[in-house]
Amino acid sequence: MNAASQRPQAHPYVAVDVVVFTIDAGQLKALLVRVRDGPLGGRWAFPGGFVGLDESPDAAAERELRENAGVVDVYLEQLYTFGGPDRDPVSRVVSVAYLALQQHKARVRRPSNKYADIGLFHVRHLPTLAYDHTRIARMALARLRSKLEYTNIVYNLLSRTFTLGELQVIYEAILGRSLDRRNFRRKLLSLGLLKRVAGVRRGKHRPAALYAFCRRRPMIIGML
Amino acid sequence: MNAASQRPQAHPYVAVDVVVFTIDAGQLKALLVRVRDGPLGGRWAFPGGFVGLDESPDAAAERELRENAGVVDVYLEQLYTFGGPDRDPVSRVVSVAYLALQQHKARVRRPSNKYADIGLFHVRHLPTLAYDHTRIARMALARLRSKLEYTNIVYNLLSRTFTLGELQVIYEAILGRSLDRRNFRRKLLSLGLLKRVAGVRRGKHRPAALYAFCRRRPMIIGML
DNA sequence: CCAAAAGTGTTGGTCTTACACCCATGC
DNA sequence: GCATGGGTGTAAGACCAACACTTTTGG
Repeated sequence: MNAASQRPQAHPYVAVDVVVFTIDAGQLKALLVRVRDGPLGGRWAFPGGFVGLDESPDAAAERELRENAGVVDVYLEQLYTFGGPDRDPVSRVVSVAYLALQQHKARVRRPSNKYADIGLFHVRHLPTLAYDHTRIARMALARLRSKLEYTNIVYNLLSRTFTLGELQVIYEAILGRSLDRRNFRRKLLSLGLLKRVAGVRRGKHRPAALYAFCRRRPMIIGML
Repeated sequence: MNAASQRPQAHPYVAVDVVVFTIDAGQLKALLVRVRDGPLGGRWAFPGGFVGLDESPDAAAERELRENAGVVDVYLEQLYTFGGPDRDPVSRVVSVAYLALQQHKARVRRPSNKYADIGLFHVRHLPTLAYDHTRIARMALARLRSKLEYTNIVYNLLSRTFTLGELQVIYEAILGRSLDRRNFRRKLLSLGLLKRVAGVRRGKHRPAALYAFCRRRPMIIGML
C-alpha cells in the first residue's frame, strides 16, 4: 500500500483462519470447531478470529489457537489470503489462512465458549464446512503434501525420537499413497537429516532403531 | 474468521502491493513507482493501494495497476500477506502482495498523479524501497524462479510466438545463471508444451524456428 | 515355529549433464 | 570467408523404481 493515498472510511475486517493438522492413529486429521452463533451457527469450521490493531496476522493466529482451541506450540505457516466480497454472509472480511502442524501428544484442545464444540476429523472425510473453508482445506492439504517433498517440516508432527516405520506411516497418511519401505528408508537416510539416537522401540516384533532430526527447524531439501 | 465473534471497532486497513515483472532487453525488470506524499515521499515502492469494501484483493490489485500505473492484461498471482504492526509508519495496514507478469510489448505504464514517477529497474539493482518492499521483492523473485521450474507461467512474459533462443534468454534472466542450450532445447521440446508455428525469425544470423505455447493458461509441469 | 515388522542389496531404466560438430545467414 | 547464433547427437554418471531375501522379536 502507499501512504500517499487517502485512507478509506469503512474498510474490510481482517481475520485469520487456521488449519491445524495432526497425526492420530496413523491418519492425518484436521482440527475443526463448531460455530456457535450467526447464520452459520452449528456448522463446522476452522478456528479463527479477527486480527487486532496491534498484532500481526501471525500473532493473531497463534493467539486464536491458544485462547479458543487450547492449542499451543505449533508450527505455523501462512497459506493464502481469501478476500472475496461474499465469503462471509455477515460482513466484509478478508481472511488470512494459516497451516499449522501439531505434534499429536502435545494436544490440549479445549474449546473456549466461543465455540460450541471442537473435534478432530479425518482429512478425507471432513463435514460440510462454513464459509469458504472447504477451499481452505483443499489448499492446506495441497501445501502440506507439496512441502513434504522438499522440506523437513514433517518433524513438527513427530515426537523427538521415532522409528523409520513411524515416519513412513506419516508420509503415507499425508500423501495418501503407500511408499516402498526400502526406497523410503534409503532416501531419508541418504539426506543426512536424521541421526541415530540411543535405544530402540520395542513392540510386538523386531525392535526398531530410533532416530531424531538433526535440526528441528524448517529447511528446504529435495526429499522424495 | 467466524461470524460468531463480535466485530472490533477499529481494525487494520487492507491493501495490496503488486510486483510487476517484465523482460526488457533480455533482463528481468520490476516496475516501481515513486511515492509522492507522506513520511516516505520520494522513495520508490511497488504500486498498490487500499482494498475497497466491495472488491476482492485480486480485483483491487488489477484496478490499482490499471488506474495508477497504466498496466493492464497481466498475469496476477497472490504472493504473501504482510501484516506487521510497524510496516507502515502512518497507520495499521495489512497488505496482500501480488506477483504480476507483463509481456513487455504490452506496456503502457503511465503513472496517475498518485505517483511522482514510474520506472523499470533491473531486479538485481533495485533502489532502496519504502515500507517492507525489499522483502516483498525478494519473495517475488524467489516465487518466480521457483515456479519457472514446475509451471509454464513463463508464457506470460512472451509474445505469442518466439524462438527457443528468446525463451532461453528469459529463463536465464530469471534464474540468474546460464543454461546449456542443447539440454534446454531438448528439455522444453520433450515436455510437449510447445508447438512449431509457421515462419522463422530472421536476424543477423541463421533464421530461427518459431514456436508457441500449445495452451496459454497456467499448468503445473516439471520443467527443469 | 510362525507371523510380522525391521533391515540390507541389486538391477534395469530413466533422466541429467557435459560436451563436439555441422548449418545457415549477414556482413 | 568468417563470425554468430541455430540445430542435432552421444556418452557417462546420477537418480529412481521395482523387487527378494535375511533378521529379530512376541506369541
